[in-house]
Amino acid sequence: MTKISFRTRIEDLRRRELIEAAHRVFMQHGLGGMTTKRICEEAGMSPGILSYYFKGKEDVLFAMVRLNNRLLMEAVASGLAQATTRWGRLEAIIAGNFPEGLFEPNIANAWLSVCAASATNQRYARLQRIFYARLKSNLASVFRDVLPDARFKQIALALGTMIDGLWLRRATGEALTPQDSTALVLSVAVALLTEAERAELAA
Amino acid sequence: MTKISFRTRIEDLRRRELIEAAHRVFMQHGLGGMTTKRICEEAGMSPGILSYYFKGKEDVLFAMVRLNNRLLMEAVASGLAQATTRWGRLEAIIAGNFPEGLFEPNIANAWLSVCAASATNQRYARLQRIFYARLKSNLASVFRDVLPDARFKQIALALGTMIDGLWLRRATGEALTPQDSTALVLSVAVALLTEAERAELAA
DNA sequence: TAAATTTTTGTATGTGCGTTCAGTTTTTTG
DNA sequence: CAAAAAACTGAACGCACATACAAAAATTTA
Repeated sequence: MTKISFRTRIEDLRRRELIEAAHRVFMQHGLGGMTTKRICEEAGMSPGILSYYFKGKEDVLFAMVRLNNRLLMEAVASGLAQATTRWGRLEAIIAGNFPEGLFEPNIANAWLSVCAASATNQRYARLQRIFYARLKSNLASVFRDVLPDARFKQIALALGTMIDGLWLRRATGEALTPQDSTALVLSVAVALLTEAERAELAA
Repeated sequence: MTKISFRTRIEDLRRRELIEAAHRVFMQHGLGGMTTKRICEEAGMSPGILSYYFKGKEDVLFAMVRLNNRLLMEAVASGLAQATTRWGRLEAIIAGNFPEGLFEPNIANAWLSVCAASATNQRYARLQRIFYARLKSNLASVFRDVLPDARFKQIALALGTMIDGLWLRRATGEALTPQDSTALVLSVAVALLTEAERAELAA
């Protein structure tokens, strides 16, 4: 009993340390510059430890991406919980996609690399799909019963695309704040909707 | 005389063949899967040839990216030349950013990889900057003297971001045609402008 | 055609990587 | 406190890669 709980605690700790080290190495050296040696060094451990706690390098990478995705999704979920009107939920979804402290060049770049790698990596592609499905379903919860299907599709695509584009721009170092970005996406949402639709969403 | 001109012709030919081979390998195996051996094999040459015509692998990659960028820029330029009104120029710029036959998942993915690599590769970053500067300057030529500076900045950012976002989505395999994408960006442009502004642009 | 030059080949070399594993240290157990 | 188990080490291995290079083939020159 004690044995298992301790073992689990250490294991989880080390795994998390390695994931976070991997994340830091990734930020500094890019996807190509991530070596097991560097990751372990960054974590203050010996090179062999990685195989002890993970199946291999690919495993650490995947865990890292999954963790990041979870953080982003949670940011949206916590914002959504507090909103009362449909429009409030829309604001929460958009703002949640530009979390303070996470909407930074290196993190954006990490996400970009994963997008690119999705083309040749099934596991990444799956994470990606889950992420987009969640965004779309969140947006659907805002516009359901207010917009006809075709229009919803157009607006959801426009907003989702905008969010992606802003992250991409952020990855190149463009000086965008979470506030700027949220405001820009919202302004597009406002522009694309009729006054009547906006009123209905605000109710 | 004959000697030099022949030599140059062969040299340019081989370089181009290698660049195109590199491009095909890139499409199929991603940035990480590009090896000199594969490139040369794809070009139907022996592995050593690469060092003969290029400084190294990095050199081929850079040439490849530069060529792609040039193709995209030329697509825009040729469209721009035919437009007569400001609005026509706007349409040309946007449509030119989704060229038929180039707006495809593998090409989009290539571009994405380069974006990601720009973070740790100075030369890529420079190409990127040139590309964005060109887009911005093209958009400026449309809105100059019609919109105040702050508004131009907002709209240019919105449209540029949208274009980037659509390419990113295309990279993930989303079923977007050049026509869909152009229409979506234009619809956002229409929505963001006032009726008076649109009239002035159409003149 | 013979010499000279350019072009191409395929192997060799060195480097850096992920992973393994026998052994060592640390922690837990009884 | 010993015995056992877990956590960890770091050197060693094999592999894939970029690049270099000497030799060969093809082409041009005179």
